[in-house]
Order: sequence, then C-alpha cells, then structure tokens
Amino acid sequence: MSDKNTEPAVDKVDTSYLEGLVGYNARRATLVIAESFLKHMAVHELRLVDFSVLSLIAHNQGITSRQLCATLNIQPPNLVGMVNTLEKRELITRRPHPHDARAVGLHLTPTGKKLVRQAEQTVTQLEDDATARLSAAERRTLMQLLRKIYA
Amino acid sequence: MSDKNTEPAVDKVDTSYLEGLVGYNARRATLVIAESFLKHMAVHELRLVDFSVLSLIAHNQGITSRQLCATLNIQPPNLVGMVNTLEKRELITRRPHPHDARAVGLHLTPTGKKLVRQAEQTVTQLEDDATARLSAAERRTLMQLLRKIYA
DNA sequence: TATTGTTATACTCTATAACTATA
DNA sequence: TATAGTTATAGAGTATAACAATA
Repeated sequence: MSDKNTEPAVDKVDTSYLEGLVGYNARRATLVIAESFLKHMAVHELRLVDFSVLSLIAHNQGITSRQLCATLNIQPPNLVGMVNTLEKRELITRRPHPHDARAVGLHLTPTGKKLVRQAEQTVTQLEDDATARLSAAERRTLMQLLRKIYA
Repeated sequence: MSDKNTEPAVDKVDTSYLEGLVGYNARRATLVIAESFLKHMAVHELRLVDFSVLSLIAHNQGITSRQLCATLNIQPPNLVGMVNTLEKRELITRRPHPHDARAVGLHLTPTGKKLVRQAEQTVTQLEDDATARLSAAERRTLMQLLRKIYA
C-alpha cells in the first residue's frame, strides 16, 4: 500500500482542556488519595466509609444512624449492613437513645476505640504522604478553597 | 422511669476531625461538582465519563481506546460499551489506525463536534457556578495544588 | 511474547419502594 | 402525619479472566 495515509495518530494525549477544569483536578486528586486510603486501611480491614463512620462515632458518642447518613450523604439502607458488620466485629455497640425510642445511639467499644486511634494515625501518615509536595500553608489553603466549593 | 438517664445524645454532629483531612474535603467538593455535572449534562444525555471521552477525542482526533483508558483510568472492558453507545448515537466513528492494524482510531462526526462544543460551554458555566465563591486567582491556585497531589 | 480490542462475568457501590415501630 | 431503622431489590460503576487478531 502507498504511504499517503492521511489518518491521524495520537502520539502524546493532550489533556490540557480537562486539566483546566476544577472538577477534573478535584476528581483525580480524590481518586489518588482514595486509592492510597484503601491500601493503607487494609491492615485495619476498613474501607473509606467504615473509617468515616467509626471516626464520627468516636467524636460523637451516641450518634444515630440517621445523623451518620445525613453527615456522610449515605442512604439509610446502605448504612445498615456497615453498622451490622462493625457491631459483629465488636467495634461498636447499639444502646437505646435517651430521648427517642425509635432511634439507637451508636458507641465505640474499647476495641473500637483502640482501632480508631490506630486508624487515625494511619490516616495522618497517609495524608502527609499525599500532600508531601505541599507546604503546611498550601495544605491549609487547599482545604479552605475546597470547603468554599462544597460548604 | 426516673430521668437519671446517662446515655449521651448528639445535638450537632462534630465533623471537625474529618474536615481536617485533605481527602475528606477533596471528596466532598468532587461529589458536589459531580452532582451538578450530572444534572447539567442530562440535556446532552452525557455522563461525566462520556463527556471526558468525547472531549478527549475532540482534542485528540484518532486517539485509541487504550489511550483513553490509560488517560482516564478506565478498564478497557468498561470502555467498550461507552464507545459503542457513542457510535450508535453517531457522535463518533471508528477508523483504521494508520500504523497499527490492531488498534482503531476514534474520531468525532460533525454531530459529535457540535455536541462537544455545546457540552463544553455547559461545563464552563457549571464550573463558574461551582467556583463562584472563588476569585480567578484562587481558582488557579486550587487547580495547581490539586495537581501537586495527583501528578 | 506482548498488546489491542473484546466477551463474559462478578463484585461493589448507590438508589428506591415499602414495611414496623414510635414521635 | 412524619421520622428511625430495616428489608428486599434494582441499577450503576468497577474489576478480573480469557480469547482472537496483530505487533
């Protein structure tokens, strides 16, 4: 065949348009951190959402499932299994809510408290790694700017 | 029952720990933008990933499926259906790759080009809305800091 | 041997409808 | 009438194994 082939081939992919979007950059950064999170949290057998739930219970002893769902944007049916699993692992307990017989307060067990302490240390390390190329001031700026988008 | 109930109840949920994490803030911001994206892109019948694929083809005529997968972190089997759908909608065409008979070059049709132009305008508007509380300088800083995390 | 594109398939994540007990 | 927690279920999204055609 003669070589006057006019079909274009792509050498290096031009991503400049997408890189000009905040959404694209936020998504890529989030995925990188989430991947690191998944890997580092494997030793504790926790996923991202499990850690968020445990940490919120740790800092809000007696929080209800509904409050967790509202805070983390989880649908109530999707939380049920997670809470059951955490309870079976004896990381949390359900106790009656003081003012509302429909609701159940969630509390950490001593084992749960210990795990949260360890997991939060892991997260601190992981966050330091992920933001290693940022100064402390840049890190604060970044979180401030992100909050302006979602809050 | 006597009211010396010692069970704690949570009034306002304390999220300060999670808000101190870059990953948490990045995730929340990403979800807010993604939700807006989904809503605004509904008129074009495009999801986030469809737009990314179309936009990359627009700026890289002749790009292959593999290159799209590598750029967007998609598994090849998951791209097949998307490309088929876009082809059925007559937004893209497959043409032989000039140097590699295994590969297929992806190209926009005139209809596809028109849709990408419209969709990119929608995205610009949407990004402006999402970052309305940021100055132009802050927007640039935000993208720069996010890139330092994932690049 | 390695890579492109593909099929089949499974697993996770997320969303909705409907029920019960209580407010 | 509304809300908390739950069950069942469906739909997206994402991942792996294996194959034919070509490098």
